[in-house]
Amino acid sequence: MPASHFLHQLQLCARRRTPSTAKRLHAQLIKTALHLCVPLPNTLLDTYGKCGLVEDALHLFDEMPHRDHVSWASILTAHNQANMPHRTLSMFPAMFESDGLQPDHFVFASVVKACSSLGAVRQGYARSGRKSDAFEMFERLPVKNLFSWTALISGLVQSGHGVDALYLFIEMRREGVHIVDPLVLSSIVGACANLAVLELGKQVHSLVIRLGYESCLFISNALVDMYAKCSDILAAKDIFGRMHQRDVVSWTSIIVGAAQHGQAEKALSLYDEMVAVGIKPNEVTFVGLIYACSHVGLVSKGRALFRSMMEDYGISPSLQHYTCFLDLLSRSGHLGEASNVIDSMPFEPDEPTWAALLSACKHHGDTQTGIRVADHLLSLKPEDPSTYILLSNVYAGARMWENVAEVRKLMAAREVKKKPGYSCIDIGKETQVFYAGETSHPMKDEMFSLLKDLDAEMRRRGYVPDSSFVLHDMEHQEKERQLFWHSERLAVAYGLLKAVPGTVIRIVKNLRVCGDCHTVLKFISSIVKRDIVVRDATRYHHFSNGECSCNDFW
DNA sequence: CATAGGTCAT
Repeated sequence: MPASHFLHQLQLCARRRTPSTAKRLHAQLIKTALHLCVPLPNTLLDTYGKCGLVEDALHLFDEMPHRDHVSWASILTAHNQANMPHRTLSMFPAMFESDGLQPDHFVFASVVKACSSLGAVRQGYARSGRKSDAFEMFERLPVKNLFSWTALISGLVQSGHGVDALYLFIEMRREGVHIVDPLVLSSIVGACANLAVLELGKQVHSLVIRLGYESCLFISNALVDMYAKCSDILAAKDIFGRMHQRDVVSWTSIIVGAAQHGQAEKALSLYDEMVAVGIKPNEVTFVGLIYACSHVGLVSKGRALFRSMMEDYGISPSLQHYTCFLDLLSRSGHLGEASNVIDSMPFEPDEPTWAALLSACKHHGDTQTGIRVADHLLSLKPEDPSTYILLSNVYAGARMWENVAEVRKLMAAREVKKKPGYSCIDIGKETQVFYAGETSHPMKDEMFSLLKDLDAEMRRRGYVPDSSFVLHDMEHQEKERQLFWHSERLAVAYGLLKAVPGTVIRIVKNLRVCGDCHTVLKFISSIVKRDIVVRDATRYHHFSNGECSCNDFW
């Protein structure tokens, strides 16, 4: 039988994903002594990979006397497809160490994909003392094409380097790669979502329209998510409403968006609508739904959904589902039932699980349980400043000042530093960043006098500063002064001075909003009759008319 | 021979 016949059969087999045929062809090939003649082994490698027979592929690969770029690309891709990114990366250095080959644009795409599934695009995939990251490898590529750009940009977004991804996207356009495919665009929309940069997101949206990808399903899904994450839930609903076609991702995105913005009833009614039009919810949908319930204390509805997920849809709850469910129970004061769930669930509780319980203990004034949970958290994550702050808040809530001081000492002894807080606000196309305590801003005098006026009016309306959120050891007056300069207040003051009157003021903060600022923002929203939306490290706060969408529970 | 999208908790 001629080689071309085998080639054809193998390609057919790769398309049809029939592992047994792949093995049979391989056996026949060995008999004909053709099996090590290029390009047959490469095609066989590819076929094995596509049929999910990664071990057979590796065996063949090891036997091959001559391996070229194609062999390497095929074996690395086979490992990615078998969901073994670690093996992809540990094999890869042998490409130059043993075979003396430099990565080409095919190999690059596979390696970057492996890095991004591990969330480590910028950390160095290379072993044996080779200092390098995906950027350097990219620079050295003899050929860069759309695949290389897309792989790197998507990988950066997935590993949390959204800013790098955005710059790279701009560079890609400048380099003349104008054939932008929807894949890279969806990654870029995702980067805007993660960074919560609404203005840039809008620009990318207009690019999507210009390129004619508006009706592409997964781009629309990404846009819905982006607008929701950038705190513009109305725009998210608008896109969703105008979609011609909606899948489970579209519905889940808008349900989660509504839930995160405190619109639990809306989330639940969207779910009914979704089921009515025949879309089956998946495990992610239920996370969003239980989360929605926990925000408005719909305990029995949440329990029903948790049951329905298992009984009607055969989805067995993950640790995330349990954590969400626990959050629902403990927020609504069912701390005993929550403990039972922790004891009986088939998972070891992780940090988020304990954190959900801790937040509830704080809210319901169960200091004893709170301290136990916080100690547990501290042993799990001794390097995370937020745990110390939670513990300190538990003590402060119970007015146990000596213990507050002890936590502070412990932080100092372990050299755990509180991350500096900052808040961003977009005015037109310009983004302003404010750090806590910042006093060098050109408009600081106007901002200061506005904040002072607001402070006076707030106090007339009954505001009492709550300085228990200030961790440092200082005089009472000094503590109040600290609060006064928290970054979100600076950003709000700037927004009130500079933004178009009547528009929503949108702020993105890197840390959680402190309890005192939360109170202040509620007051400000009613005094100036403006809506303020703050996206903090964990959720959205929509302040309007003196109230917040989070129901004061966060 | 290759690149892709959504969720909770902190």
